[in-house]
Amino acid sequence: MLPIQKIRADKDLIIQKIFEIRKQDVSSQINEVYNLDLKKRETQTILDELSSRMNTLSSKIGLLYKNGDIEKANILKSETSELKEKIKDLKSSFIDSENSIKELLYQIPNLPHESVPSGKSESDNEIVYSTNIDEHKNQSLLPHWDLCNKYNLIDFELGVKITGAGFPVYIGKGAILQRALIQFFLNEANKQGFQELLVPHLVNEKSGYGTGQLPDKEGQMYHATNDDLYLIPTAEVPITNIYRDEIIEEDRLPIKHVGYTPCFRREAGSYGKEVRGLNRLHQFDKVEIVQITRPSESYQTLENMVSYVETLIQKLELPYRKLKLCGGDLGFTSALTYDFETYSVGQDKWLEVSSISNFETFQSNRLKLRYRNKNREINLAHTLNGSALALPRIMASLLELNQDNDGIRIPKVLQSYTGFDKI
RNA sequence: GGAGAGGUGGCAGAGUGGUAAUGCAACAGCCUGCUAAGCUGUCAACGAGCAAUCGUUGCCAGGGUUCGAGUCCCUGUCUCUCCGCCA
Repeated sequence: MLPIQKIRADKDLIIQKIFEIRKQDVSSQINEVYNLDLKKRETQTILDELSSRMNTLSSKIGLLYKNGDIEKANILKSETSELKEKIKDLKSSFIDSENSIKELLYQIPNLPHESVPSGKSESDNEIVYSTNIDEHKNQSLLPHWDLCNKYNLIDFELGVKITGAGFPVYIGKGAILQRALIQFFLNEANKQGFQELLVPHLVNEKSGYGTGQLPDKEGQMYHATNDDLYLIPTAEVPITNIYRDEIIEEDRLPIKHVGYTPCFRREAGSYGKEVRGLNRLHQFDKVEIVQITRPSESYQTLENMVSYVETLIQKLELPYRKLKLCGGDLGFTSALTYDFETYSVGQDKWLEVSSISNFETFQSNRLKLRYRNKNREINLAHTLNGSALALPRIMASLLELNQDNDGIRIPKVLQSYTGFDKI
């Protein structure tokens, strides 16, 4: 949610930037917010004045009663009724404006960082780096679902029996490899000073709103309606919401957390090749890193997080590329996002395995996540997060890349975690 | 699941209809050989103003009664204690 002060100050610039970079026209929403805000402030000025008069009258009446001057008190009382009526009307109009503003603000995406390339779709994303994959072309290697079948690592059919499509069962060495990856990712993050958290996998409605999943992506989360709780689509939700409604002393910044959780996504509307094997699941494992920083440092922090994720992929020896997302592909809440994709040699395609974003104050404004500096001033903090990493597509790339005639080689860094070097 | 008690500032905790006590912590200033102590001040959101400042709102949430609600009434919600069940 964009801070209203920003819209007040730079309304036209925001409209122009969002149009240029995201190719989205938000002029009507922003202008409406702007006008509603004017009206709201006008209302408040009058409302405050009348309330003030009401308060004065009330305390006078109190004093008169105390002194036993009931007649005078009754005269004053009769004056209050009209005032009361007016206050009631103004208050409801004030609340209406406030609600309309909020509703509109929920529909306006974040202002992209100036370095975001303009563009409509993923084809306009900027490729910052790419491994040369020529050597992997035309090798006629098996896709991971065949490998999973061949070596009995992951059973997709069994998941269908128990739950439904998109809920695979990991078996034997498949399960161990999965666990090894999680452990590896957590340990690496710990070494970088990210404090580990193990958080709830269900969250309440407030948390959903806090990080922006609600109301924008209502249909994407599984909803346990009996208790009105949502299954988390990412660890970002519970971890970031820890700091909802908090004012943090500046010397605690930056705050760095890492957490492993399963992630649940309904993925309504997906079909076909996109969801084959591990490509897109309803339940998957992910290790997420989250940072809360001073506004002045958030972009440096983003670069650091990006290069950290890059080293993870390098340690796993996977071919990959690094993308800077264009405006049209940029998430609703993000100001700048980098994606990492690893190459799937069995499918001859790139698979997104990480997305690292700076949200600036877009989340913190909604969350009321602020910090207090040395001068006792209170300001919104910046929030960032990134996958480090999402498991299924890493697993897919890994299995396909390391296959040979008599099995699958385990990358060196993982061998101490798995206890075996070959499947 | 049953019964009871509760939700007040960063924390503790008083307040049963008339400006939200007090203690601790933290921060700033003053004072004092140093330290400690002491003294003074400091909550947040929104609005008005160039500013000093002023006003409004906020005692879990939403309604209601009243000139006036932390306090009374209704609904919801969460926490705690005991019992039951249970990994």
